[in-house]
This record gives sequence, C-alpha cells and structure tokens, in this order.
Amino acid sequence: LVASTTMLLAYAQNGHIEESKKVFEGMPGRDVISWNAMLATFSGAGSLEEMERVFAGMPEPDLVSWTTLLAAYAQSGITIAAKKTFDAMPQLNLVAWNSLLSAYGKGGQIENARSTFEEMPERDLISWNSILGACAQIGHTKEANVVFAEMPRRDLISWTTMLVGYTQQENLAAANRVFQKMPQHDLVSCTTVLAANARNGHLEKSKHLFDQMPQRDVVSWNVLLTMYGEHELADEAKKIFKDMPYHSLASWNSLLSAHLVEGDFYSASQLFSQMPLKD
RNA sequence: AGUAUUGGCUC
Repeated sequence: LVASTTMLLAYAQNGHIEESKKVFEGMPGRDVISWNAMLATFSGAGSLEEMERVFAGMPEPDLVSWTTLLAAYAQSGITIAAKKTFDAMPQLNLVAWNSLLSAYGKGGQIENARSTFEEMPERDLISWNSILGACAQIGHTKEANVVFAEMPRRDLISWTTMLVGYTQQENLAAANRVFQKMPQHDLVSCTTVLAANARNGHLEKSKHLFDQMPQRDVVSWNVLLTMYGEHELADEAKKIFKDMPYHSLASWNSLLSAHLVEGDFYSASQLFSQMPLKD
C-alpha cells in the first residue's frame, strides 16, 4: 500500500495523471493516505471536478483531505469555494487557517487576509509569510515592510517575498538592495532578482546574472527566454529554447508569444501545433 | 509517516 501510494505520486510528479489514476484504481486496498494522495494529484493538475469526485467517494476524509480541497480552490482562484470549504470543515488546525489566509492572498483580498490573520488562534512562520505575500502581491510594499519588520522570525521565503514585491512594483533598485541584504541566496531568490532585471529591460546584466548563477533550472531559463521575447528578439529566444535542457508549459507559451510579438504568425502557428499536451 | 498550508518564469 505504501509502495503504490509512492508510485501514484511519482507518476503525478511527472504529469502522468492517467497513470496515477490507474495505480489508484488497481490498489489492493485504500487508506486515508492513498485517498489523499489521489486528491492531491488532481488538485495539482487543476482537475477540480475529478478531485471533488474522489473526495465525495472518501469514507473518512480527514484534515489533510479538507485542506487539500481548500488549497486546490485557492490555487484555481476560486476564493469563495475555498472559504466555503473552510466553513464546512468539521475541525480546524493551523494548516487550515494558513490555507484560508493564503487563499485570500492569492485572490488579492487583502482585507479578508488581514482579518483571517488576526482571527487565527495561533500563527507560525507560514502564516507570517502568507500575510507578507498578500501585501507584496498587490504592490503594498509599505505594508509589506511593516509586516516584515514585525515578524518574529524570517526565512529565505520571507526575503524572497519582499524581493517579488519590489519586482512587481518595477522597483529594480529596491529589489537589488534586498537581494544584497538577504542573509543567503538560493535558486529561487537568484531567479527572482534575474526576473527583476529582465523585466526592466537590462538584457546584458540579466544575461550576466544568468551566467553567474550557481544553478539554473527551467524557470531561470524561462526568465531569459521571456525577456528576449518581450524585446522582440525572437531569434535569441529560439536559441534559448533550443539550449535549455528541458521545457515546461511556460517555455512553450513564452516562445509562442515571442513569435506573436514580432507578428510572425506563421512560426507561431507552427510552434503551436508542435506543443505537447504535457511536456 | 507514503498524503495537506507560504517565495521565482508563461497562462
């Protein structure tokens, strides 16, 4: 049972949802963990209806099941459904509160996020990071700064969240300052500061940052690809696309819009027909 | 614990 749950999730990780489903259906028995793994798989794939069907078939959904649902609605931007799920939960824990808080943050409902944050019986670093993200996401950098100063503890995520806030404000100077001030860097923070520079049209600097990065992943490559596309350098974008070790949906979308920006509808439609359903 | 909640690219 443990082995098949692991296998189910391994397929899901690689986007092979159909295989995950087959594993689930062929399981010798099911416990709440394998049910929840199936839920999480559909949640991650954005297959809300299938997820709901699985949930409805569960003999005994637990807190994990409920919060998986809640998070799935949040992810899809259906904040009302997330709140309804929260209200329907037989018990609550910190994860449930955090999930609701994050749902409001993702939905840009800062007031609801704030009142949830005040109302929750306890808060951990995830709660603080979530309210910080809610402020940063809608460009309230002043409020984000207040939260950041008030936080009892900060981690790399807190710092990167601030970085994202300034990036979205197109405040490159502040973004670079935060980046230099943070105690550590990782792949995500490096990619974020790269994106900040790329968005502001600093092509050379961005290329340099990219080359200097200790590690790169598909997102870092995508940032560069998107940057060239937005500056009508479709040939450069195409080169990046060829050079990158693997592609995500975002890579395809970015190259597609690179062609569209240049008005190259022929290349765009050709590329479109080459897009895999799952890459 | 084999499952759920917070940060980066496109949508």
